[in-house]
Amino acid sequence: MESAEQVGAKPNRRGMQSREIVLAAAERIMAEQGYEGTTLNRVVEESGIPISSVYHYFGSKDGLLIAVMERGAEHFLTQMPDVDQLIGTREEHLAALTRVAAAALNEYPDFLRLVVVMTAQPPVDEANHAAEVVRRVRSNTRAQIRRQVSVIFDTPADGPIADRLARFSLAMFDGTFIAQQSREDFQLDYLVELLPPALIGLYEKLGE
Amino acid sequence: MESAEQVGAKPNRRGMQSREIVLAAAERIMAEQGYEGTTLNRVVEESGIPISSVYHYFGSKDGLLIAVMERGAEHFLTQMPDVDQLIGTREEHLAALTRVAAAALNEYPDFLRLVVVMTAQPPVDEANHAAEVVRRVRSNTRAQIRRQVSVIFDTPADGPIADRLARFSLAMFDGTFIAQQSREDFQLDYLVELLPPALIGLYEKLGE
DNA sequence: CCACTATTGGAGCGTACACTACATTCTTGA
DNA sequence: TCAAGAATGTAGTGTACGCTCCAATAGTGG
Repeated sequence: MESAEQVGAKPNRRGMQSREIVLAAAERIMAEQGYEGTTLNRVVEESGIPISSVYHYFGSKDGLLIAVMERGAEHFLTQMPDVDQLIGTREEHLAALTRVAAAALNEYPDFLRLVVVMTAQPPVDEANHAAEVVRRVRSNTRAQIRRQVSVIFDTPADGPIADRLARFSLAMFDGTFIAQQSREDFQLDYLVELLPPALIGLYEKLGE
Repeated sequence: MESAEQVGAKPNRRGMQSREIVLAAAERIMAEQGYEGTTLNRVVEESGIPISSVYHYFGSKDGLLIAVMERGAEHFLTQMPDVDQLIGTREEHLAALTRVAAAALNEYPDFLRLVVVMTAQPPVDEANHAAEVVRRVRSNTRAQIRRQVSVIFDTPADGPIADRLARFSLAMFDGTFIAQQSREDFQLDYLVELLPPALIGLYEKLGE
């Protein structure tokens, strides 16, 4: 597919707008239907941008997915909270952190749902760059959670306790998205309410 | 599509075998690739059963999905543990329960992964019976978890505490499947290790 | 304003998909 | 053993998909 972004291409104003519109539509549809379930026809319908432009910008459906992932990853990763000392009690700090994370999730729900959906069901095509981006996002997120955990619980970031608490937290985030997607009215509120006490309880038991 | 199972059809021995082979293959493929990502061609390849037989039995791709879901639901739901009194300490009981559940998951991993995948990404086609089966399985599972929680923590099964603990547990199961699918080596072992203490910690905080 | 090119419109291509029709073979109950 | 009908083999069909080509148009820098 020898990707879109050819060197000499300087998008003009209309182009930039169209690109964004397509990316937003694709992100939403892919988060709902997954990669295989997303058709370019639907992207064209919902974005109102012609198919020739989609190929002009992204070169292929795979290229579109990659662009969606990269844009989302950039937006999301650069705004994840990263505090380096304990603020208030553990519970307070955890609650604040979870609230901040939940707010971030509310800001980019489509991208994060897409990450979960893509993780649950990677595209059939083997050699794809998008799966790599997914892995990167998840791996970065887990590392960041480990760091936060290490600050809050005063335990080495690369130790087994931080590792377990981070994996546990990430699994809870994933599970919450699944529950949201299935309209079981398990909202992010539950996450904010339940994750901090669970982590503290878990830490106390693990410490023994 | 006026489903497969036409009235006068009494499958013979070979037919029964073929049906099972197709169902097993379809379950596996759909759990990996999702509904949209699954092609009947692949099902035929992996099962070795001709396409005409697949249509003979199931009538359509949708019918095949429904059959997969119903078979899995029957197998799984009838063997979920259902204990009605506390055995040992809370932690012991919880650990035993989680171990039993994990064993069940190991016995039917494809079906349960399929439930998660189908929940994360329902098929595009609206009026489908399969989504209903998915909801039923999840709803039953949650109710069963609520019952177990009510026994262990001596709290009303329809109360807010049992509800929260059940939702939390289900989210953890979902998250664990996602992590497994993504080969992040978050295995079921982690679930067995982490879920019981987390629930106990959570209960203690919620009780306040 | 002009020249250049990014962007769009439109028409189409090959393919893989779900699905069908139907003749042939296999299985089974009597 | 021999029909009846379940199961399979084969050869398709229509369609929606991802994708291409290229001429027409709109936007921008000089």
